[in-house]
Amino acid sequence: MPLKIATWNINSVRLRIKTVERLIAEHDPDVLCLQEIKCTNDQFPAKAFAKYGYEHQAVHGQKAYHGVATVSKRPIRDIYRHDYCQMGDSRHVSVGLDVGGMAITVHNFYVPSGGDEPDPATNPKFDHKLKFVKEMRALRANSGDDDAVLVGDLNIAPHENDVWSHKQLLKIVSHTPVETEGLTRVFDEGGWVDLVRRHIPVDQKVYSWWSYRARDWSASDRGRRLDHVWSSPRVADQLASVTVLREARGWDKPSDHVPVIATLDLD
DNA sequence: ATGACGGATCTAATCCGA
Repeated sequence: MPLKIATWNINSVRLRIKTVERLIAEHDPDVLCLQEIKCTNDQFPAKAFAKYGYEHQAVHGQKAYHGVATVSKRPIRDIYRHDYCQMGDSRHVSVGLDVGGMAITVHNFYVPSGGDEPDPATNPKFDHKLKFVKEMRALRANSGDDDAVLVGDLNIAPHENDVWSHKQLLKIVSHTPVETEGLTRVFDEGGWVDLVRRHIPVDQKVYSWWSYRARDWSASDRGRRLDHVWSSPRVADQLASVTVLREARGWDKPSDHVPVIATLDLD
């Protein structure tokens, strides 16, 4: 049995529950990690997910903004929430799963967007983003015998071909050198493998987000790869396939992000 | 100008996204 893990910034889970049901019907992930659920824990559509077999749920929401949730068909051993930057907002939840003889922690992140101006001295949102990413350096892909998977909307497009124009985005928040270097430190120091880039070579353009503001998102195709799936090397060795579901950006009432799905041959 | 839309909220105009 493979393990299929999907990450998706859903931009309001209540507004888009039908859209989530379409993903489930067509792709049937075992573990679904959502960001920007934009609701409190009480408002989360727990019964709708349970109906489709996601009986195991780790919801960390807040009113109106942010919020993450991981729902799973497999039992969740334990749940942790880390309050990055001690801001009291809901941007991380992790779950422990036991799959194919491996103990796997799945981290689900919603990294701050960072506002408009890429200057931490004048823009507190950008300062928050840099501090958040710095704090993520403590994460490890492996600790003892345990492995980890890290997914989410990291709000940073690290490589040149993760954006439509490397040159034109170097001063745009999400692709500035201070951000991409910061995320690269998290990646290198944690011992992670980028599953999407293991599957799709770095010389190929790949995006997971397209602005709502474009007249025709597909024709202009000015996207960015903000949503990521990383894992420990041992988990990465079992990677069977990766899907960046571009077509979901064209569904009715879409999120501005699309699902990123990794399938692992773990047992 | 890359491009002005889309979500939530004390339903109107404002904050936020990136």
